[in-house]
Amino acid sequence: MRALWYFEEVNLFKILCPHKYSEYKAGHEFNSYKKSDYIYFEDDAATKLYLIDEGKVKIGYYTEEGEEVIKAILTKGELFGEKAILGIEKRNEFAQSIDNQTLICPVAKDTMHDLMRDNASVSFKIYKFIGLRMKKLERRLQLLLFKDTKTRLLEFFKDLCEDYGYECPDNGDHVIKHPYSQKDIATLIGTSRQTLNSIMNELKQDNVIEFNRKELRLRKNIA
Amino acid sequence: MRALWYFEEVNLFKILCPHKYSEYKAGHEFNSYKKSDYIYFEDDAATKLYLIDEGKVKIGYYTEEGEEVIKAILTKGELFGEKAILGIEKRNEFAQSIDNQTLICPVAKDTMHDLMRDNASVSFKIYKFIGLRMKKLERRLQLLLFKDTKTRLLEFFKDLCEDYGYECPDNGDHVIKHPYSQKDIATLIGTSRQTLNSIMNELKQDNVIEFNRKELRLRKNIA
DNA sequence: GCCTAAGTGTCAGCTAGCTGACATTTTAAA
DNA sequence: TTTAAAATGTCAGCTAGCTGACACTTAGGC
Repeated sequence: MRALWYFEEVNLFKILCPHKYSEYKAGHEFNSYKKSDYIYFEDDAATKLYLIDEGKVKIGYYTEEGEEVIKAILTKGELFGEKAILGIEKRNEFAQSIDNQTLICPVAKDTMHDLMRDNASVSFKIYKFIGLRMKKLERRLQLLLFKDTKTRLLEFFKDLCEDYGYECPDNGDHVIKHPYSQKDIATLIGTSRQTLNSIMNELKQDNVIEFNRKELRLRKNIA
Repeated sequence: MRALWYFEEVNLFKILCPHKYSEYKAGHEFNSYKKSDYIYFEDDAATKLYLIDEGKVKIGYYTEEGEEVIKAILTKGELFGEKAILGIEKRNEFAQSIDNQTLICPVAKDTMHDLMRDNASVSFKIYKFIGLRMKKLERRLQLLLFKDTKTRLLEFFKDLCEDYGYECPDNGDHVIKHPYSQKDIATLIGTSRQTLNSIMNELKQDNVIEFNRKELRLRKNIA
């Protein structure tokens, strides 16, 4: 998916950050967050969207039982809070910095609407971004409806690979340095931590993947 | 959800159909479909979105095994194929008329983009519509991830109620005349037909719902 | 009006994946 | 450096929900 953007020589951040547009530049600032700082909370008013210039941001929410559920971890160049431009007034998730040096460029939804109206290229990019989000959501839903845990996990790894992966020059493995714990992955693909762990070790056994706490490798033939 | 539109005295169809806009009116026509006619197929180019003026439309796709999977059944006033405006070029589902007198107003995605640029109210409505779609998708995903089949079914019924329900004047039950078979519902909520059937009969037993092939009733206290 | 296909109801196995319980390893805060 | 908390690994039950099989009912095309 991301490959598409590169193909079109587009980077969301470059295109969208209002610093690029002189008329919006004045008074526009980057925000800086330390580890564990919240960018917004559940139920906050959704007035802005955000671009990550540096660092990592965790998106998630809490269940009725107070348990944290992770929705995604985003990094440099990625955009979040975009539902603000879709007329959704309240956050139903929180956004939290998980790096000590997170730099974020906020864009008011009205500014964004103006940008989109005035600039067909911007609006096209945003449409496309939202279309992609939707497509991914639908795909996840279908996996959950029809595929077993192992398949879902493999699909998740392929997605991770597109976002974080690079090819190991030595042997063609795909190396993925990602920020997700096994618990995170388990909730993302809809299984228990224990089941996830045993499947991962089974896949390691079968030489399909290799992993430790820092990185994940998909063996050459796969993905 | 739908209540929101009414509250704002907005009807998607009224707002969006290009017949309302003189400059787009010329040459614009309604299409008529008989039962089982396809409006579009999987893999067709996605160049238009559609508004239903009359009749019912089934949205779905086929699995690798050739089995039909239903995504939704839409009726008068509802919009589909909207992913065309989000820069998605190919349909990944089909749309098929299931009434003998289905009338549909097609809108080219470029026309829609023009409309949206020229008219803030239209673009706002479309944004909101897409935001709602996304919210619903996310909610479905969460139900699937964390709730058991019975809960998912009850939630599905509540949604149905918002779309098709009206209050029975006699006893306050919510009466829902919907077009879904048990098989459809089962795949929509991610369970087997058999399990669904037994849960429905259990709920009937417990006097939570009442149903036959034509309609569904949610007893007063519920939903 | 008949007949076939689709929809509905029910049951007896079976199994993927959950739960709880515990050990070990790693991380990061004090 | 110490130590508590988080992350990972493993296992033995257990159960929600799946599968296949079959009977019955209804709808709609001919």
